[in-house]
Amino acid sequence: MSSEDVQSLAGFREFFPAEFALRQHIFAAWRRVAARYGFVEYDGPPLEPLELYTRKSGEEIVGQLYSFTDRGGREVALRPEMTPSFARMISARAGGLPKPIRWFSIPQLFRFERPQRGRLREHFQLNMDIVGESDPLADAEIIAAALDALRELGLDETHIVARVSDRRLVSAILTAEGVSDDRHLAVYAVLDKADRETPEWLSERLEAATIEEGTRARLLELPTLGLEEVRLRYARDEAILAAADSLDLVLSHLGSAGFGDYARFDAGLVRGLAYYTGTVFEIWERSGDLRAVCGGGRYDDLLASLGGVDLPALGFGMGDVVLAELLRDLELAPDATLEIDDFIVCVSDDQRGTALAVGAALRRQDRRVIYDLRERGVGRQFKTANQLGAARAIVVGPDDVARGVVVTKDMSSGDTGEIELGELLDGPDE
RNA sequence: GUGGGCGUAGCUCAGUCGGUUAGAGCGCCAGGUUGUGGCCCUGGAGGUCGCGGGUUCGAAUCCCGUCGCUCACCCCA
Repeated sequence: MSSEDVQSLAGFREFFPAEFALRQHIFAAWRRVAARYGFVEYDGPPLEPLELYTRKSGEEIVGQLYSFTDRGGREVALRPEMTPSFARMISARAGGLPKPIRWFSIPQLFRFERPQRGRLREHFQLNMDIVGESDPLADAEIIAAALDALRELGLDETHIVARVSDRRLVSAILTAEGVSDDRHLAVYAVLDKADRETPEWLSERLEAATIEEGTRARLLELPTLGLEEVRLRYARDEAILAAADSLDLVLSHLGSAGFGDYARFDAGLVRGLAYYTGTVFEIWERSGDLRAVCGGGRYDDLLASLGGVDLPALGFGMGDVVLAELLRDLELAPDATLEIDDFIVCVSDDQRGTALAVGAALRRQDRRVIYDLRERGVGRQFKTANQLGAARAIVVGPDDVARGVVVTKDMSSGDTGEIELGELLDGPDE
């Protein structure tokens, strides 16, 4: 059986050079931005004990675990998210690290689920987290970093928007509306669909959650309200005002940092993960054709609940699959071809030694150099140089070498010149 | 997990009332000769028509299954 008979697994990608170029383009942008915000990179094991996830992760994630029994009989799982590993690593070192801690990672994550557009069984996800700071300034910082990571790739406020909310605010509003705690999750689920479903459908769902008719109408208005309207409507509720103040600070800081047009309050935003305790946000493409590009929030209780240090924390995850599709759709994906600087034309094998020395010298100058790997006609070599898009051809022929030079030719203008061999081979710069 | 659409050369696709060695464009390779490319000309390689089974004298074309892709649902990273 040849290797071609065995297909790659469903939901797993093969990165041919064009795809790999886009992936590296994205990773490089992420790393540049992370560095600018003072984040240091870490990584954990791709394979973890199954119980790391079954113990504390949500039901949904457990149901999609890519798990199996290893040859030693141990139940293991490919990591579906980074947070548990991150929590363990942070807990091991947090005591000795200055706070706040700023760490980022680009793990490959896995889950066993039906692949579809923007969602595979494997993806890379930028994770950025801040640990040890509860001030709203940290919330603004992490959201700014997320937006910057996208802006670095050419996306601006016309392409993307961050929807920002706060679990405490929405929770306080529900309580003020007389919705008991045990029904909050059901209401969140409905609000989350506010922009995708009809009012009738939403109302029916609220009715099913035993919400009274008058309250239903008021709840369904929430996603359309601005922060000021919320403040006015619930002006006498201390808990709501306090949460609104906090959120206001986050948005205000974002504005000062230059992201005012990128972020807006949206009470309809309710992130799926249950461990968020405060600020939550998602970044969406404006058209809404694709899903969220990024999601995150504050999870002040998670580290302690995982048995680690008791420190406030917040962060986000940004996947590469949807992002890559978005960049391609907007024609922001880079040209995958490697730009060749010099193509060395070796007139005959008699000059081969000189040609190789010239190539080595140019490569020491960090130029991208290619030449034919067998003897071929000069015309053929120029054709190849042109085909490869080389910026310059360097002809190494008997007449030139006898004069102690090589001939250069700019491939786009056709202009020719000469370089002294002696200068090139033992130039002053090396 | 549920339902719909699709699956022919590296790429984009033609090719069905089932009928001789399955085509085009682009790309790739080699020539158009021995010191100069982009155009052009000529030639060539490359497909068990996703895979398996069935119907038929005969299937890329019809039927079933399967795998993959894709869209929607579900749900989320």
